[in-house]
Amino acid sequence: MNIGEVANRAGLPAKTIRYYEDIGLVRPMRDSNGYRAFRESDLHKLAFLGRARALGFSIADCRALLQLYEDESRTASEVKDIAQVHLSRIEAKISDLAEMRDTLRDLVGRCSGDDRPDCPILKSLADD
Amino acid sequence: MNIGEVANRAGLPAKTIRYYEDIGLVRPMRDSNGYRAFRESDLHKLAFLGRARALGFSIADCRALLQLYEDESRTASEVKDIAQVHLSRIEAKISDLAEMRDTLRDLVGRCSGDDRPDCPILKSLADD
DNA sequence: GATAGGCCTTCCTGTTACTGGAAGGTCAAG
DNA sequence: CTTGACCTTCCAGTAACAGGAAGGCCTATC
Repeated sequence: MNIGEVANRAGLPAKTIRYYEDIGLVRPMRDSNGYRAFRESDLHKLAFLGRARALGFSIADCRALLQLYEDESRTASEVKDIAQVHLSRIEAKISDLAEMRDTLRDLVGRCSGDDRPDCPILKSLADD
Repeated sequence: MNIGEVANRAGLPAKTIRYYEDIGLVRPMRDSNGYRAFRESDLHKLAFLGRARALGFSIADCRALLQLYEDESRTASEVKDIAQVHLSRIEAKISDLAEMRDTLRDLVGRCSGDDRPDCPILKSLADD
């Protein structure tokens, strides 16, 4: 399989796949012409990575998850730990963003949006 | 005022203030010894920037907001537009994150977290 | 006057996870 | 034999700084 087909089937850009090879997440073979030759197992790994990334896991987490996936002697707790830390980070980020959203909503709601210079948004930022 | 005092009073790291000067957001004077010499107006600008950044505005947005702030002939609509676009982005990000959170919560909740290798999190990522 | 500590300066590198683009080799079809 | 669609490597850029090295400045103290 060439990179184009893998990209299609894994739903990842070819650039991303090359990058994943660069950082050692996948190690495709090479054809005699220099083209990358992906096996089904490489495709499978890439799809795994795509799904993990879609859940917001960092590349470092993905690497760890992939290793655990391939390690028959892993424990569920190792996997769960990674997921839980990640979940906490996401929850924290959501609450940060929710606070920004609330403030912004309030400010936007109070701004007339007309052609006069007076604006509560700027007032709030200037905090005079 | 030297950079240290400004950093304290504006609540920004000195590194960040130097960076803001680099990209032209503030233009402090210089003392004869080469030290940056901040006026009250610089401090005020930096505090403005700090608050805008805390609301998640990008540096580009901050630059635009600062310009509007200093432009007496601005209109509230120009400010509101920037804030509204930003608010939409935040709302979109929150909903992306909320979806990840829901999926992760479900997976984490279904993972025993014990010392056996079987784990629904990995199963879901592998999607066999 | 020497020195120590705490400022300040610039410059360079690294971070995250790619994306875009240039320059050029390969392959299948017409 | 040329065209177009692949593929390759390599370099630069993104966002918004943070860390750290090497060195100058300032004030106080001995």
